[in-house]
Amino acid sequence: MSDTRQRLIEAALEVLRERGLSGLSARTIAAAADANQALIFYHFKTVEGLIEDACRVTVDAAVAAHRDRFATAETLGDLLAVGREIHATELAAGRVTISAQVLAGARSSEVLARAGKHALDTWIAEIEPALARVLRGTPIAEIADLPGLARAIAASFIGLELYEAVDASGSASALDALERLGILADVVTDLGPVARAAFRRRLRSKS
Amino acid sequence: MSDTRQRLIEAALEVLRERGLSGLSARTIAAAADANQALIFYHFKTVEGLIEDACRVTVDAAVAAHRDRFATAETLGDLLAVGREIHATELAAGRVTISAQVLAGARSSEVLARAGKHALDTWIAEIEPALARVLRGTPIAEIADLPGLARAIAASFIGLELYEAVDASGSASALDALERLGILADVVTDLGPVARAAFRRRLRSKS
DNA sequence: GTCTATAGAGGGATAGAC
DNA sequence: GTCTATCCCTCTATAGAC
Repeated sequence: MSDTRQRLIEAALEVLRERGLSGLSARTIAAAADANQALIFYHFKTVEGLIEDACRVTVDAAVAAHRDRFATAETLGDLLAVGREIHATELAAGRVTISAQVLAGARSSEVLARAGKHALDTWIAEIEPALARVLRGTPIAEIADLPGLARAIAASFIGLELYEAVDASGSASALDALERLGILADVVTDLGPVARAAFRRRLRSKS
Repeated sequence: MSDTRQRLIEAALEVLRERGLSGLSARTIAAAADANQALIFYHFKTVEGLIEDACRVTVDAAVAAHRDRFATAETLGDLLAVGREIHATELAAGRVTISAQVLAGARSSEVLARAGKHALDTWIAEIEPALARVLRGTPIAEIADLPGLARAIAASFIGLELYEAVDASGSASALDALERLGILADVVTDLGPVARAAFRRRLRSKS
């Protein structure tokens, strides 16, 4: 992979992070990469082609980098801690912003829709088995729809990222609240046999 | 309020819904409103000014229209049913899309950031007291951070909307999963005294 | 692979007639 | 309030020299 190509990808991500999709153009990317504008079209055919490639590269690399951490989680408490850690890393690196911006552009571009779907699908493919593993044998696994839950979690982080951009303190308190709710789920997975039986009975009568 | 002004607002919302933020311009709005382009600047000074006004008007109207339904919810189960209903209405009307697009534009425009924040704040102001009312006296209220939880819910719906645009069936399964998780929360709020005491003890030892 | 130059479309915004 | 006409800018993308 040529050096310029790599620099253009990094520049595209940088602009997307800092100025959003509407601040992104062949000109702004080329300026950030300190490269000639025409090279974008030489290397990627179109600006959207560059965004798609850049999005794919970062998401794949980010998920691969966290794969080992996901695998260490054995309980729901572990997984919540891992999730918190990964979220902090990804947010600080601005990679959630990139996914959010690409997803927002999905309405006007099939290419961006494909890239945004790939980003979410890639994360979901990690979250879902981890969730299944830590919930196996708990009362939550009996009622929860795990594939759907993994999807809800991935999508929610995108929403929280957009919220963060307009209200950082509100977004922080939302994350704290989810963390505390995780403690509650942890309690349910960890009930003693008597309480657990009562819980199960209630659950059956409801669903 | 002049007729043209009103038509421009509706046209702006229509374009935002159907073509997203990047498909929005003075020209596309004017075409959709069947009005002269220059009138946008006469009535709203700038295109962003129009978007801000349009966003404010819809969000305020939508929240006001649902206020009575929120007030009817007395239990968590009620509130979940109301939430599901409101979400379906808002999604079908395309109003969640509008908020999502405006929020995505927040990174490149202070005006859009203000409008997006207003949209979320307005919804949160309805969700938070309703949540507090239905959870009063339940074990969940002891552990949950209600203001943060209300914020997390509002933000998550934005994320789910963006997900919906790229994967409708995935998004549907995510919503189903959250609904099922709501049943679980409902069970916790509704435990008998013995199970409840056991649950409380567990909760204290964790937090 | 990299550059300059430019075509050609579309963007925001304004001046000024009516 | 509404219209036409227009300025000037930025955009994607390509042609063609090096």
